[in-house]
Amino acid sequence: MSKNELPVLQPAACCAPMTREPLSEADAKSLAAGFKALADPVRLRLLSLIASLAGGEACVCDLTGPFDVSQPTISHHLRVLREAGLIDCERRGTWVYYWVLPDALRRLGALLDPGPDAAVTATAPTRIGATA
Amino acid sequence: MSKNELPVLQPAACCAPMTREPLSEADAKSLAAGFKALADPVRLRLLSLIASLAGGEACVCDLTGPFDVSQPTISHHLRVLREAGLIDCERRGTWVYYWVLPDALRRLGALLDPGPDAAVTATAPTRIGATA
DNA sequence: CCGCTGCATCGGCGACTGTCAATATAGATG
DNA sequence: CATCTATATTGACAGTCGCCGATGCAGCGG
Repeated sequence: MSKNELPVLQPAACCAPMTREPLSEADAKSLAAGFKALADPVRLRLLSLIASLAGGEACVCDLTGPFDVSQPTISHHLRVLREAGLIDCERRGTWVYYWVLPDALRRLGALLDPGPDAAVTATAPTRIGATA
Repeated sequence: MSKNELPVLQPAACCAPMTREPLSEADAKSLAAGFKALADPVRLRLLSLIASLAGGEACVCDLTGPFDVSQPTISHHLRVLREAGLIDCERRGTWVYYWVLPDALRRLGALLDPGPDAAVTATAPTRIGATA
């Protein structure tokens, strides 16, 4: 969070599973930013906690409890998730509520789909035994 | 690659979309390691390049060309992907071939599935207009 | 108007990451 | 064995990340 301030809300990068055709350099950069936001245990738990709460939203005060980190750190992680376009928030009086943006999750998840060709490249292409 | 040497090949962490119930601390840690391996443009392109080649595998010599980084850097990224359980490799004579492990990709992708409840928590829970 | 509470921002610190040049290793070939 | 090619490892450096304490700011209640 020192130089990479730009909102990572790029268009969409792409949609087809990346196992179909090589990613462009630009798409890879945009998508990597999305995965980077997911690449932290606290953020992952925050995301799942917000999504699984009734109503699909959570007050920050509900999110600081379950974690061993300080409130500024939670606020920081929420900011990262928000700048990655994975969540959004709104102030309601004293409290601020966060919710997940499912489309962003879906977009990243769809990219990881290896397709129905599970048997072809299952473990090893044409190899005989196991490897390293 | 200085202290985090342990192979991130944890069991499986979990399977259900993380939007259903809060992730445990251990699951979040394991899964974050997986996403961390995806959180780099070069690794993302490597992965998609390997997967999209005929036969689903690629020689390292096929992978160093399309990138602006040095050969040791490619080798480093391949190692990260391999230690994250996303790819595997085998030496065949002079060359080393890599291929994607689709189950690992599927596991991470399935986690991001926000479920069929696309309408319920589509954009905002019960809000009126847009926000920040 | 004043203090209180909920949340965000700032500044700094230690740890980790991506990168390269240099070097090491493995297999092929002469 | 000498040597060449393909790939991995090492060591170093700059940049980034996650974390905290301190501080700022916005609503609410007296």
